[in-house]
Formats: sequence, structure tokens, C-alpha cells
Amino acid sequence: MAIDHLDGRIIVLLAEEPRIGVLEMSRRLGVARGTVQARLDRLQSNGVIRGFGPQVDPAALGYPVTAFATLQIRQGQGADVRAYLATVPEVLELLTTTGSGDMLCRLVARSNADLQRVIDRVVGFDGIVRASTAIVMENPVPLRIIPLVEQAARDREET
Amino acid sequence: MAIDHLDGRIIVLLAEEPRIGVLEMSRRLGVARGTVQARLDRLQSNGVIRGFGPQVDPAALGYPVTAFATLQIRQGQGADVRAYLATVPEVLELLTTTGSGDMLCRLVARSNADLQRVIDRVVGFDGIVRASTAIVMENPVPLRIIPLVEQAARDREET
DNA sequence: AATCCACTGGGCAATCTGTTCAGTGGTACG
DNA sequence: CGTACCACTGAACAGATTGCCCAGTGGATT
Repeated sequence: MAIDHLDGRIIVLLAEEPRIGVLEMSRRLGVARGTVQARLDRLQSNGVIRGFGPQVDPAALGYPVTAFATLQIRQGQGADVRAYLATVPEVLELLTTTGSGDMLCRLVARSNADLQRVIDRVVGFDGIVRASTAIVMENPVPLRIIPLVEQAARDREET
Repeated sequence: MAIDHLDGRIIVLLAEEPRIGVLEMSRRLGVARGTVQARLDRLQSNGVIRGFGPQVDPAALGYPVTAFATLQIRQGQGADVRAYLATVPEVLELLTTTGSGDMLCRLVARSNADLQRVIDRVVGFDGIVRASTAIVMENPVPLRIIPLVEQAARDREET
């Protein structure tokens, strides 16, 4: 569950140069190939590394507008709302949060005008009582994990 | 910028089996290896595929608690707040949204108790006027992109 | 009709992968 | 103190994949 410094370096290396192979990694890290391979296998079966899926940019796909919608769900309708929103391609993420039947929903759209269509489609569903939307303007810190990985590796070292 | 059906299938295939190689992909898709290679190069230089970084699970790293903090920033302090929050490892993402000096901040913590420490560290910064936090309980739709890719590919076909 | 472009199918050398093996050092435990 | 376990090293092997090049084909553009 906890990762050590070598694990951390493997993840960072992988993040910087995803195309890198196990052999090249072992060379850069100064350890045997088998070691890197074993660490990688362990990290993956641990669930620390979920996978290496392609990171697709919605903007490049023609969806440059991102928004967050806070939804208030009618009592007992949670499951229905979830199932429905899962079918909407523009819903990139859905989370339930503290608060009375609240959900947070990450959306994308082709334009500000198109966002209206998406929102209508989302909040038009029966079971959603109220919704408030905030459009994302800038993304000063894009979704990242490396600093946390380094922190986790550091914690392990200091034990 | 727009992707066609083959591009879509490449991305989906890559998402399902990230370890797959270009050769195996060409076999599955029934096209020449060179074609897949060319498409992949194009998708990457287009920016549609940003990369293949490892997807790390914060929970497996020992940070099972996720929260969103809505921050209200004092006029003119935006840049300072961004720079500061970028230095906090537990801040996984930071976005500026519509609303007077509002930011949305994705956080993780080791526990609910630890979340207090993280929040203090985040909102303790001068320049943040007010903050409200929502703890994530469930994640019915984890961050995804495939449905949107399929939608984009479909749009292209129907032209 | 000429040109451009994407795709095909083939071939090549160089490289990497998956796997196995024996040997070494550190550590936990009886 | 001895044994067992574990992680790491360094090496080897066949098989597969990669990056790269080429000529030929078919469709679309000009």
C-alpha cells in the first residue's frame, strides 16, 4: 500500500516519458530490469497504478467548454439519476458529496451555447430538484498526481 | 481536430488494453500497421491524445478521502493563490470558475481528520476570503472520456 | 490528365519483452 | 546461532515488436 522511493521514481519516470520501456527505466534508475518489472507488477496489482490509458483532451475533440454542475436530488431518486447521467457522453464525472442529496457533475460542451443543450439534457431529468452551474474559465493546476506520489514516497522514507 | 471512426476505435482499444502494441492493434482493427502508426502520430501531434501517463489511484497511495473546496479569492490575489496552491501536494486540481473570484479545488487527504489539516493548509493562505468544502462520498461515474470519444467519432461519421 | 494523399503489404535490422535461472545480502524467527 | 524467506542482481534465451523504408493502389482534388 505504501510506496518507497524507488516506486516513486518509477511512477515519476513513467509520467514524464510514458513511452519508456522497462529496460530503459532500469538503466536510468540504476537497478536491474527484473527489479523494475517486479515493482511495476506490484504497483499494478496493488492498484496504485490503475493503468496507462490514453489521456484524451476534450478540447481537441471539439469540446473546449468545461463546467461543474451541482445537483440536488429528490429523495430516493439517487440511483435513477446516476444511471441516467452515466448515459450522457458529455458527463465526464459524477460524484456524490456531503449535503442533502447533492451531486457534483463535470460536464463538457462544444461551446457556451452548446452548454445550454447539455445542461438541459442533464437537469431536465426527473429527480433533479435544483441545479447550479459554474463554467470553468482557467485551469491553473490541471489534474495531477506526481506531487502526491512524491509526498507519499517521502513519507515512507522518513519512517 | 475532428476524429473519424477509426481514430475512435484506436482510442477505445487503447483505453481497454493500454499495454497493446501497434502491431496487435492493426490486427484487431483489420488495417495495416503503418495506418495505425500514422493515426496515432497524428492524434498525438493533434493533441487529442496528450499522453499515456500512469493513472495513479490516490486511495491506494493512502489518500482515500476526496473533497472539493470552493474558494472565494480576494480581488487581485488570484495569481498568488494559484501559485501557493500549486505547491500543496494534496491539491490535485485547481480551476477558476465563473463567479466573483471563485476557484474550485480538488483535494485528497489521508482521512477525514487529516482533511482538516489539508483544508487548514489550503484556506489558511492569505488571499482566500471564504471557503466551503464538500466531501466526496461516492463516485458513480469516475472520470471518463470514452463515451465522448465515441460521440465525437459518431458526429464525424454522420457528416 | 496530373497530382496529392492515405492506405496496403512487404521486408529489414535493432531492440525489447517475458521468462527463467543461480547467486547474494539482509532480516525475521525459532 | 541456524534456517527460511524475500528482494535484488546479472545473465541468458527465443519470440515478438518497433522504427524505418519501399513500391503499388485507389480515391479525391485541381
